[in-house]
Amino acid sequence: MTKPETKSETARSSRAPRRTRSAAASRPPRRPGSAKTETPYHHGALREALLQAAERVLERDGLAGLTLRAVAREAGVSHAAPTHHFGDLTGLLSELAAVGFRQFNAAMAASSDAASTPLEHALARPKAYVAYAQAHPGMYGIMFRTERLDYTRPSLHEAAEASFAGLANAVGMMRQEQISEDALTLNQGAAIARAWSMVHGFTTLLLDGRLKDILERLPEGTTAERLLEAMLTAPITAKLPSR
Amino acid sequence: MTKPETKSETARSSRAPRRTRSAAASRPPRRPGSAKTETPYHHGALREALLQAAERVLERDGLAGLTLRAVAREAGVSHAAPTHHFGDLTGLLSELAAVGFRQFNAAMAASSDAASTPLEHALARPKAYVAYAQAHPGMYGIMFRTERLDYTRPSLHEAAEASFAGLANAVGMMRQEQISEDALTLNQGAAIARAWSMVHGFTTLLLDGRLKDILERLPEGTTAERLLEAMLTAPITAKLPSR
DNA sequence: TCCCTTATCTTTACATCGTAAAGATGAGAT
DNA sequence: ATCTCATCTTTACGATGTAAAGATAAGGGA
Repeated sequence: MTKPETKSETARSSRAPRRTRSAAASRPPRRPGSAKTETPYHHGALREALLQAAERVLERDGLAGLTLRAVAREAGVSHAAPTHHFGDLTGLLSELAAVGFRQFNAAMAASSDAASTPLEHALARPKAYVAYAQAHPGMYGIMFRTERLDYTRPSLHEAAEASFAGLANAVGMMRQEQISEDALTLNQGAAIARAWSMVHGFTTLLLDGRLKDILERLPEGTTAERLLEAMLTAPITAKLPSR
Repeated sequence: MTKPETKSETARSSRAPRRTRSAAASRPPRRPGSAKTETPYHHGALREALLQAAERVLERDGLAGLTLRAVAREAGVSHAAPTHHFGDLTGLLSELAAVGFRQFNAAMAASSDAASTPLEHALARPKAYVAYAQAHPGMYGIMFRTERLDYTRPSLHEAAEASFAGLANAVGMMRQEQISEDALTLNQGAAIARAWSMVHGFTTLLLDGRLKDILERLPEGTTAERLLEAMLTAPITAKLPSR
């Protein structure tokens, strides 16, 4: 736990000769691949470096540890540097969520492409959905649990929109009908809402440990993935009276 | 925005004569129903008062405004008073979540009791689930969105357990079979997981505004409740190949 | 009745956080 | 060569959670 901030923020009002940035060389090197060991005043690609740092912090310390200052520390810059690139914490979280959505969409697309049989194809995206969330719970938390997201940011809006489009598309394929961009029948909307609600609900419950009760009572060795499959494929016994 | 704290925390190290608590009578009266206008040093029922204050703060200022200090202010006590009753923020949130779960369970039970036709009965609990979340989004957030919950606390554990039991029971009724306490078949587990995931997922997506896209594309005037009904009752077109 | 123990509440203190504002630095245009 | 402006650092402030110590009252035993 290195925290050189506290002292430098409180003490030293004695106007010490301004150190030329390279004097603080006790930090980890910032760009390992770079040839320059001298850390320049201008980083050059701070924005991306901060996003990567944020991802590291998130995976290491979880959602609670993901603060503006922690990210700045991880990137080796002053605690106020992120503000310039992201405005505020909401900005950083939103851009990070956009990164997550892109990873997320890519994972689902890849999984869908790799499917061969119809059953595999039907389960590919849901499985990839849950798998991504389990592999990157922090990211998933930022994308779906955080309140501080600004969807007016183009990058986030686009990435989230793509995610939704992929879902609607998959549902349309399953129903063997074209899903229009601007109008939906009630049944179409219900199908999309059902697919999304089911997978999203399953994922959040799973990540929150709320499915443990069920999994423990299931036949020995039943995994979450197996339960997901069953949930998506098992026949619905008590059919509701349709109206 | 009244904040008498900042000053009293920083200044006055001059050891002023300790005022006898009634000198700080510029605050709102604490127990409106009580006959004593003199605010006593010992509150008497601070724990419950704090929980009610927390609920008020939550409804007024949302999840972000629900802090230990804000709750203490709302209750008219010092900012450290809650610590004694709840240990830390997690403790307060957990107890408040327990209150929420009890309200939640009661609402679903009442709705279920009021149903007459089979269709109504099948939709009663899901509708009550979503309705509670819409009426108390803050509470729902604490119960299902917060990471800081301590399920080892008996009150929370019990209330959450009761919620789950009610769900499992309802699913069992729907399937017209007894659901055992300690063992489940895969299909039973799948049915429970499906019901819970669907309703929970729908609710979180709805509260997060993520269903707006769908609702807007639906026939004019389709409400979220109608979409929920359709999601739960509409026939599933493309049946997955069962294994 | 008096004292003592203990639970309850307040004060004080501290590290951390988000954010604003002003200063320092250097890259690129003129 | 100078100017301009984006980038990054310093400094500062209010707010928060939490710990620790002090003040206050309630209740029980002598």
